Amino acid sequence: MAASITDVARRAEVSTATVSRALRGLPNVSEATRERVLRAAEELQYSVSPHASRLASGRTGTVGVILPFVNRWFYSQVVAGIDSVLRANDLDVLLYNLGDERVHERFFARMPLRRRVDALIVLNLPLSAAECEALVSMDVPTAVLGTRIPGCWHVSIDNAEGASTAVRHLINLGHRRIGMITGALGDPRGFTTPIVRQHAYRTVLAQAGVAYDPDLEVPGHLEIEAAASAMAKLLSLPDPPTAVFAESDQMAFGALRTLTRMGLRAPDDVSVIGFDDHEAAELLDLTTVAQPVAHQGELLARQILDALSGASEEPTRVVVPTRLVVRGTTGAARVARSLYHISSPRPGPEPDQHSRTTAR
Amino acid sequence: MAASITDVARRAEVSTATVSRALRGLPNVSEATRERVLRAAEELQYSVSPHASRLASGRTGTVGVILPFVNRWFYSQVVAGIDSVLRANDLDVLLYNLGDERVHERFFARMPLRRRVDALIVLNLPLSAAECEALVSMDVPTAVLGTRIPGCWHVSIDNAEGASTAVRHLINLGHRRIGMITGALGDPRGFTTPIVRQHAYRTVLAQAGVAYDPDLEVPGHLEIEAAASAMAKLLSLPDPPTAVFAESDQMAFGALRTLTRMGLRAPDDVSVIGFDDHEAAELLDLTTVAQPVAHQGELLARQILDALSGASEEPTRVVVPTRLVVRGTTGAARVARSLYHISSPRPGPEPDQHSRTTAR
DNA sequence: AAAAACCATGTACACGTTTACATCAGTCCC
DNA sequence: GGGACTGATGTAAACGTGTACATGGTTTTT
Repeated sequence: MAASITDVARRAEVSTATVSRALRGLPNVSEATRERVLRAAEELQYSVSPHASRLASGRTGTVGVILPFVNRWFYSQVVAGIDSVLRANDLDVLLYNLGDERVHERFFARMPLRRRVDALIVLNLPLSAAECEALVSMDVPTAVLGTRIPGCWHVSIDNAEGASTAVRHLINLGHRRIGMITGALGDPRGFTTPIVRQHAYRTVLAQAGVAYDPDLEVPGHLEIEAAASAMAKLLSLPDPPTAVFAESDQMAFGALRTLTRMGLRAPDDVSVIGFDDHEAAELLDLTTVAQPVAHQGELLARQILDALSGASEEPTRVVVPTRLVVRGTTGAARVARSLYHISSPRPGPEPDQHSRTTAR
Repeated sequence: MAASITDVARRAEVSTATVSRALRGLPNVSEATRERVLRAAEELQYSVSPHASRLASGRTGTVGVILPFVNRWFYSQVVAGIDSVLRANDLDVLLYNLGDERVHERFFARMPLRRRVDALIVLNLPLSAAECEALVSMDVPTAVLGTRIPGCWHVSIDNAEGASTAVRHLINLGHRRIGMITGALGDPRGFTTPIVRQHAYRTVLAQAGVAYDPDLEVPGHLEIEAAASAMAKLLSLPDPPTAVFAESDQMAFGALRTLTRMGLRAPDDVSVIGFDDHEAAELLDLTTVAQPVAHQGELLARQILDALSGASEEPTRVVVPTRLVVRGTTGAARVARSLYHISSPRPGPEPDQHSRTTAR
């Protein structure tokens, strides 16, 4: 039905080899014939069969992306970034959503990407050692976001720096009693991000001369509900925090909801800071540490392009900066007071007078 | 390097044809040889080359999805739904993000999906007549979300019903002065959704005996900023509305932000209702008309499976129901009053006493 | 018991490209 | 002016699978 390369060759009165060369812009084709071929292809509405092309050339023109979620904000942003640059270079993106445990296992059992992709991008997926090895054994250039795999290209943010910034922001506002809602620390597969952020939190507090209090660290499991409970727990302490650092905006949203439901407000009663700059953060006026999400996707894709073109032999590692975005949920600390015994008059600046500008 | 079908055939001491049949579970293979083949394949870590397979069989095992955004909540949800059911049936999903005007044009100029996919899913993409024809000319089963293309499978929500429900909800709460923030009505390519929703709004108002006031309809262009301005415009009317129906949650968020910035609150000063049940709607406690987003993706995928398997010859059309989710941004209307001259005492129930249960 | 039907298996070609190699006509250089 | 080179083009062999058809053996039918 559809025109094939032989049809074009016949019409242009050349061989299929010449058609192939002409269409792909290879050298050693005279301008005259190239034009003739192009016209013939146009007239026949010809387009190459990718399968035949890939079978013959051995290149798949496809890069696989494996990730734990497609429908969460963070991942969809990253994928959009990857997609835009790969698409511009005529590469297809094949998404593998390994969020479901069974799908994950099946993926590594069957390795459906073997011989199917020219390169691989792994987004923030906790992998066992065996699984890493399985990926490496595919022997294609691989770029990894977040976690780290030896021999692979790498993009990440400086989590320690970002978390430190968040906590320092609270310290600088005068807070000393600072809680943290942590991520999934216990994941056996070893997400390192929560650990790094927690470590930064402890370090900054120590530097500020604040004594460590384990009660102020509550797990939020990266989810809104769990974070809401965590916040409730913090607020029910004998000596509740005046500020809370949630390890992700998602969790900060949960914390804010608890606050609202308890009739409290940020930052009047408790300051809250998140991490990510989720799209909803602006809506909720959440102070947060922003990371350039789509940009990280673009960087990963660029690394893949470099690897594929052979431009750069050795895998590189890129660390992108985070930036503090001050909005309305953090404010100067009041002098020590219980949540339940409002001290008056209130010292310190009114929260509304606090800077709400966005640091760029 | 990787094992091919001939290697497996050699090891199992059969022909490649038998290997092919055994591996795909076709009939006319004895149990003994099938097992032998399976074992050989296992031992050699064999996996079929999809390109060769597709070239030979003519089936691509791929369905193309074209959409205007990958990174917006709505679309990423739908894609997740599509992905889950197609993946389970060993079909690949090839995403084409046509949001950018240039990408869109290039897509229809080059038609890169021709001979590349077994089926097509079109998500809510406004298309010119010529573009529709181009898609239809690909001659593959096509499922469309939202808009409608003759001869294609179809999934949508009942926009008229959903919008009517939203407006009736406000009417039932006693509101009579009801504004609407509309979507991109002027798009030349003809998104029909905004028109339908606007029509429903007018109809319900008319049924309730409320006179039509063009000032109360303000375009929000499906964006948060535009919607925020629209809300500002509504509130600056000589006789501002006591309730506002925003055609999407996104726009409702913009409206709420304006409210907050003006020091007003929902529903105390103005009731706000949205449409979609965006994931952030719960966070902001926004009353809205929910549509099952991921579910629509699953339905589209199922239609494609039906079409591909030949189970159902004629394209079907599925309309999925919406449901009202009452949260905290809508409340009973007060008696007529200006925003700037608070009437007291306040009649009607206090907003906090209003039902905040979620209708299921 | 012969004919027919059936089943397991093999043979061989098609699918539509890419590409190594061959060919051939010019061009260059001393 | 003849070899050496260059550039345009053609030839033909992969690439790895699916599948129509052929083959030969076994079972069923009459």
